[in-house]
Amino acid sequence: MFHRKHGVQGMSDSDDLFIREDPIFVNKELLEISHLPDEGRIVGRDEEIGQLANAVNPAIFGQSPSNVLIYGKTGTGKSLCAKYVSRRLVGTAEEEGVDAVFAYVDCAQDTTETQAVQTIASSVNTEETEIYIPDKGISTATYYKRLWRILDQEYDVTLIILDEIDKLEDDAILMQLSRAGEAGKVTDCKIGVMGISNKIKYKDRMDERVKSSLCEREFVFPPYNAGQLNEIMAARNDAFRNGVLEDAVIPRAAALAAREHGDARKAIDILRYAGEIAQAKGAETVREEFVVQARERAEVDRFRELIRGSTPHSRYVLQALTVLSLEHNPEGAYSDAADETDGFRTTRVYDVYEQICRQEGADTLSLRRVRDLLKEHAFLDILEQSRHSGGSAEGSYTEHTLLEDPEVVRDVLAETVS
DNA sequence: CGTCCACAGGAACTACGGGAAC
DNA sequence: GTTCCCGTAGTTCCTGTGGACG
Repeated sequence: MFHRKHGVQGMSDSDDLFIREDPIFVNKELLEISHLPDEGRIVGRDEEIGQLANAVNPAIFGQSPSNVLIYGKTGTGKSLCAKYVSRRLVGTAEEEGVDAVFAYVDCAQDTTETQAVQTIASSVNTEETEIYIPDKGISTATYYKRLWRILDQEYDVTLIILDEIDKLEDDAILMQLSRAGEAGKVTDCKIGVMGISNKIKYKDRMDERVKSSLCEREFVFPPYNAGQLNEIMAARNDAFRNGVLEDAVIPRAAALAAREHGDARKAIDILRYAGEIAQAKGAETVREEFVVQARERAEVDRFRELIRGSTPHSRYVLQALTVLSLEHNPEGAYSDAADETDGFRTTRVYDVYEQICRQEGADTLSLRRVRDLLKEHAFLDILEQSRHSGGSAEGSYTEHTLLEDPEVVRDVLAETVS
């Protein structure tokens, strides 16, 4: 911290460029996504937490915890509860004289087996082991070897949380983890895995052997209802200065979020944005009307985050589909396309994509590659793919439908291209 | 009925960057 | 310094699919 007194010397208060005292927020961290609420702030998940705790309970005696698979839509508190239970477990185990740790892996970040093992190993590593876990540069097998050694040396039991497990490119790591004990790789440490997925279908594409070992216990987290969302936000209202939040704000935000799949994260985002909008407008209170604008902004932000870091060509492909969507279905033309699914087949998207590449002066990628890019977007729920058969002279083909609002996509793409 | 069209998607391969280990 | 290994972004080649058409 620097001495602000020095910096503003000789200036009158009205000249200040920056606001010194936030008129809206007092503790904004409460509204950050990464913020982990403490006990008593987790709403409406008592039962789930109890069951989860029950599944991993043996760990506090140094015995094998059950492996768990948690399903639920985004923002239903899956990661939150998993972390919470794990943290409590480690604490309780310690009281029992058992060395326990948990490692949290966000598989959306670490999509390959190697990266995931690396994250686990480096997060459970301690100074005492004198084992070095480099960021990259060594083989997957080496990471495993070092991980096993750390676990054997330091711990009696380990809990590994694999969040967004469906983003993992294959289940090799699950195989390794579930068989580590049997194969004699690890002798002194029990391993438990908590898998978290928001795709129910995930289980179907799992290897049969992995499935039987990983899915000892399964839980489904239901979406929050409006009442619970209300409570969740109310529990965080001390992020705001006293009396700044108008009464209708939280119920309104809760209602909006409840309608959109009961996503608590979105609800909190909306609340934060509403506050920021109030701030930007210099309003003294957060008014209900800001909530609607906040939702809009949350939407745009989420999408921007989604395509952040994507390659130019990946964007061109998206742009192509957006152009098609816009010209085919301009401004709320609702009735004229009632019989069509307003999806566009791959080759059509590819044609437009080629045009865009010409405009941008870029070489075009192969059709094969574009198919993969489209598939990647589908995976991120930016668009939806559907298989069809029939037509003029075809067997099967795929149609792509933009799930996001085309105008939002267009605007975000336009702003980031430059 | 066979063939062909126009697409889907798997597999193998290339090229390049970057770090670790020996 | 050389050899290994991984990640990313692509390409090329190939096999499959299923209705239309001669």
